[in-house]
Amino acid sequence: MSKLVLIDGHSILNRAFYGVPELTNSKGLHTNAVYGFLNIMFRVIEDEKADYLAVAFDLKEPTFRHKMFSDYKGTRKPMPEELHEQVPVMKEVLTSMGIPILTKPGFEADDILGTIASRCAAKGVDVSVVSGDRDLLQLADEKVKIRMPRTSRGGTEIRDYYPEDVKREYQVTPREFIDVKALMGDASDNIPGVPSIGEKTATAIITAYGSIENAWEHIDEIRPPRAQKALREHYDMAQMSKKLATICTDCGIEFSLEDAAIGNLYTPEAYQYMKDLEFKSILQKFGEDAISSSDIEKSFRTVSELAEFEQILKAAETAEAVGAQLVMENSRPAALALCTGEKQIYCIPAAGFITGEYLAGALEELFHKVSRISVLDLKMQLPWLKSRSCKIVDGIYSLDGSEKVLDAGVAGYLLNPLKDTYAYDDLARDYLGLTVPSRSDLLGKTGISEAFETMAENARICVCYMAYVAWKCRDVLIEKLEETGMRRLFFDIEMPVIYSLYHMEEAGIAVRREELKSYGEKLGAQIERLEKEVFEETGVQFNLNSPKQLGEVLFDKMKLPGGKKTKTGYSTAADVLEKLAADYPVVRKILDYRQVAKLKSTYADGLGAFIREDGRIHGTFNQTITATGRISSTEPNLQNIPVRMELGREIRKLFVPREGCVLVDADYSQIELRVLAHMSGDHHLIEAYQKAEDIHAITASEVFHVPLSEVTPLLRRSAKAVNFGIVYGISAFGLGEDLHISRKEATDYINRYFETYPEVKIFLDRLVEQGKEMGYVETMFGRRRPIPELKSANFMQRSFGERVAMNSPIQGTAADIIKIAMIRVERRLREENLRSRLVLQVHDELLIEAWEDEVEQVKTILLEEMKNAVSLKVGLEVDMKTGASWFETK
DNA sequence: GTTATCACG
DNA sequence: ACGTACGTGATAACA
Repeated sequence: MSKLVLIDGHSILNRAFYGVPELTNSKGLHTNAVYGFLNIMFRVIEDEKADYLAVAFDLKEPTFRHKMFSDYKGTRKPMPEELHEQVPVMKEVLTSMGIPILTKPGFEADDILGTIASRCAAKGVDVSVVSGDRDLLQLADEKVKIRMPRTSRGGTEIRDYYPEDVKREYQVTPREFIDVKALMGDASDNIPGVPSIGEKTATAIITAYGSIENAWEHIDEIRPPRAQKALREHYDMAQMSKKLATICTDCGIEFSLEDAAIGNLYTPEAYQYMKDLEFKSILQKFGEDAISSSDIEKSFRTVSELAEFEQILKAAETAEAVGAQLVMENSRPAALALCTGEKQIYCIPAAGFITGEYLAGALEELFHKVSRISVLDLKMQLPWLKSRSCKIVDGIYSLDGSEKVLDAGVAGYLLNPLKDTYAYDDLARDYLGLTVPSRSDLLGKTGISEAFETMAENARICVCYMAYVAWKCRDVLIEKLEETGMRRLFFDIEMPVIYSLYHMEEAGIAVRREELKSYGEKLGAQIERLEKEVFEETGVQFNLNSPKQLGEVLFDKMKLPGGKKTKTGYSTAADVLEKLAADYPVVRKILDYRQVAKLKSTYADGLGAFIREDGRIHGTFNQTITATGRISSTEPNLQNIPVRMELGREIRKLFVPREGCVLVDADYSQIELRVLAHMSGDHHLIEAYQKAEDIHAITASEVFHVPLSEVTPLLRRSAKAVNFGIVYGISAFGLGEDLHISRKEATDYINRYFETYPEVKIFLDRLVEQGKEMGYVETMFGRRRPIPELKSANFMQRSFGERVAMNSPIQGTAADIIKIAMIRVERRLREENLRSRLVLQVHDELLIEAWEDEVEQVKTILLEEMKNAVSLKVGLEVDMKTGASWFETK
């Protein structure tokens, strides 16, 4: 016998909301109701061994039953915001699991449940209706069980109601239950009922007479007299109430049982939701469901015979596509994993005749011979491939639109740049619907190289998965890139840029170790001096690095004005202290201390630890971190080396070229504003930028209606802030804060800007609109940024989404442009047989270590490739400088 | 592990 | 009435 479970969506969500303690994910989204709902749902499915499942929701409009009466007015309390924001999330989660959501305009969820329950019961299906609403009890029937979850301490208990259970508890049958309710009324449901008849009397009357109509027939017999009188006077009200209380069982909703068949609930999409919502316990269910991983592992083979390896290589050469993964141990290749088919997955450890170098060479040859090869984290593997020849690292396969090499992680990043990892297990879940053990499941915290010694078996399984997943994902990734219009972006920009990033990491940048050390010592002395002075002036010794202690000293002990700000205590951020610095000299010293302490810890000491034997810092450039398409830099971060303040800027004197070289620095001038001018197509702005030397000054001149020559520094500063505001996704509050002016004045500035450049406004509005409609925005080159926040019911999150919608296409397009420039600059350097190398990228800036005899050629290349990376409606301007240190190039 | 702060574009 | 500028990463404190 088949079994259908119907859930009353809002009712259960509501139950869960009040039953589960407050719960939010790390993004601040409330999640308790969704969590509770899912737990109840999973439990019911399991209990019932359900074959079919559907969830009914109310729509917002007044429903048919209520509209019959013109004086309809909602008396239900409005849903709290914390619950409201979970409703769309809940629906998305259900959709991701393939569970149908039933709604019908003009009807309540009750009516849908009633209709489907009676329809299916008539066809012989066993139905369970899950709701927290007692009104549903009228639907109970031999084939229809009503299940009401109750949260009691220690968990959720579910009470079941068949007709006899209703009778036992309420002394009436399910049908009679309607009449009881009609008589007693229900304020929350706007059922008026009969005045002065409550639950007791109503039940007594219906138990005796079975229905309101029959009670009317025997009106003279009704006791107590008070009830008789009430019913006489309000019989029409009772009849109307009955109509209101009766759940419709033929609302005409379209429903096919087959659509509600429970398939695989544990889909990749659902998995992602559970991860985003941070439901650890529910995620476990997904794991348990995936026993399939052991089947895959059966196909993993470890190869130790040279002859067999060579056979595999031979076969790989003619394979349609190859998945490959090379792993290292002590800077030598330790193992190679190859996948050439569903059952052809091999791990070849370096041992005996098969040396690490041999493995790397074999893989390199494969790169040359095969037509398609997919890997995970290509940049990581390039050092080993480079040992024999430079062809691969030069990126020959990724130029001219070749689609030979694919990095699955980078492809995954383009398809959803918001994730935090693109490891093989994530890709398997997202694109293959497979749940496979993650690296940490297999190896714990052990590094992969170490793992090859201590837990060889699992290490081999791990690398086999990498090769397998890279191979298996390839087609679906390309298909999705094609669908989303990002295929060219991927193969023409993202893949080639991997090589550029690798080259920069490999090149590194020379930093003067000794001078950096002395600089640090100099700062150390200053820190001691400032610390001593601050302690003297405050009269207390405390940890100056602790914002908590500092806040207490300043605001509690010394009673400085400027109270609380953060939830943990006082804010001691620079902008707060800056306001006090003029009146309290000690605050100035604290600010100085902060600056110096930062420079010492993060830069002097921090950077020093990264200088290698070769006197250079080889940082890491990450390609799959940012939401907008920018590159990020870690270990150390070479993209935030001080420049704005004089003292910090000194550090750049220690970033130097190698002997015989100079540094050539080229940066785009106001690239984001130029991108804005181009993308918005604003005629006036384009015209302004075409002639402009100083973009902020010309903005000031046009927005504030003064001749260019009369633009004061203050005016220019305001215009500059407005320009930033536009790029960040304008808000009057933010602009006001930045310029220390009122919100009203800020609004005025913004309005003036939009009056001057009306097409910019149209453009930004269109971006927000597109974001809301499509769920994402995109750059000139089609790079997408999903913006889930735009759907949020929470004002703050939604506003954030709107700013993101305005900013991402601009920041992202600028990121695309510099990536193109990097690739082309690199290619030119190699094509023209130069030894000069790109060493840093800082978002709109490229730094080249150029041999003295190549400087002019390098400058030409930088200028040409950066300016011509893309043709915009306004020219791209590049500022370039040469120097014996990074300091001198500014 | 999270929070506050501050360095950069 | 809400409570913000966009994108990052490193450090020290504190829980």
